[in-house]
Order: sequence, then structure tokens, then C-alpha cells
Amino acid sequence: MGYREDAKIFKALADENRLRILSLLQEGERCACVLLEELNITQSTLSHHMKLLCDSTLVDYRKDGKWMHYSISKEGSERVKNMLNNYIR
Amino acid sequence: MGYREDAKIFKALADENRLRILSLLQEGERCACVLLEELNITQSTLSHHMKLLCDSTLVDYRKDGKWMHYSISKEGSERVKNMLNNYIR
DNA sequence: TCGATATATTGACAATTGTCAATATGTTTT
DNA sequence: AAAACATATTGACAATTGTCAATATATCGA
Repeated sequence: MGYREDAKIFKALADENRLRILSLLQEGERCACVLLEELNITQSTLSHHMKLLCDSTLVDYRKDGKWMHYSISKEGSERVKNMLNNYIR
Repeated sequence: MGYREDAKIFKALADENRLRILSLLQEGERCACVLLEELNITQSTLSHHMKLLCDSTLVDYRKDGKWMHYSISKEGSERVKNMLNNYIR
């Protein structure tokens, strides 16, 4: 766990639309198409954001046929909280 | 508290050197000149990072003659932790 | 008051990032 | 097999960001 890796994870949180996405996922698992309806962005932009969120381990995905279902990762979010606690005790 | 404002605060955490700075401040208040010795950046770059950290309310400052002393803000860091908990419960 | 020191500001530039349109891939339905 | 649908990828572009050199501001010591 280096500074660069930690910064990468915080970067995932450092965007307005990704915070909106996380808020929507608060209520539970959501399909990409549902997220797309709620946000004022194109499909390719959403896909890009979801990739960043998944790469950061904050979000889990589940493929179901042609649908992608996203949810907040319990494990990943615990990890981020611990990370934050290390920097601002 | 909107998404844009929250993202701005997470942005403050989304940089390798600023995480290094927060780590150094973990041990307690530090003068800018001491931080400068520890980091491989120029003085103007440090000043820029400190401005971002202070603007985000994560870091407090205290001016003492020609020295600036920085420390982690108890109040600000509590606020960020609560923010994070709102997004990844 | 003058020179030295600590920090802030400005301007420039390269790197990164967010966005979209277009296209590709994969899945379901007919 | 073909059409329709959901998502991913690519390429381009504008906006933002991190960095430095140069300069400005403020404070201290002689």
C-alpha cells in the first residue's frame, strides 16, 4: 500500500458523477441502464466511470446476461475507510 | 452539501504528495519548511498543495512570524469521515 | 534600514481526466 | 440468421491539475 495506490483510490471518489453513482448504489444493487437514466451523461461516460469505481474496489459487479449489476463492495468500502483513518486520525 | 462540494474535498485527498503531507502531519503540527525538506517538490508546489488542503478544511494553519505551521484539523477530518460514510455505508 | 529568510502568487507548460460520438462486442429475441 | 438491445472500447477534444521558475510579500536579524 503506497501513496500512489492510495491516491488512485481517493481519485475514484473525487468526481461529482461518481459520487452520484455511489449515492444511487446506497439503496442497493443497480443495473447500468437504471444508473444511466438517473444521470445526465452518455452511456460511454457511464461505462468509463463504472470501470474506475470497480478498479478502485469500491464497487462490485455482477453480469447477468446482457445486464451489468453494480453494488457497493462491503470489503472495498471497509478498506477505504481504514485508509482514510490512516491519513486523518 | 452537494456532490460538487463533496467531490472537491475528496479531490484534496486524491494526490500522492498531499497524502505524503497528511502522513507527515499525523505526527503533529509541522512547519512548511520541514515539510519541504521531506518532499521532493519545489516550494511553490508545496504552497499550492497546502492551499488545497487548507481550503478543503482537512488542514489547519497557524502563522507564527514568518513561519506557517500546519496540522490536521480535528473538525475537518471528522467531517470528511462522515462524508465518506454517507457514500459507502 | 538593509539583507536574509519563509511563504505566497503568477504564468507557463505538460500530464491527466471527463466527456462525447462512433464503433465494437456480447446477449437475447424473433 | 438477423435484428434489437445492453454494455464496452476507441479516438478525439476541452477542462482540470501538478509542477516549476520567476517574482512578490512579509518578517526577522544585524
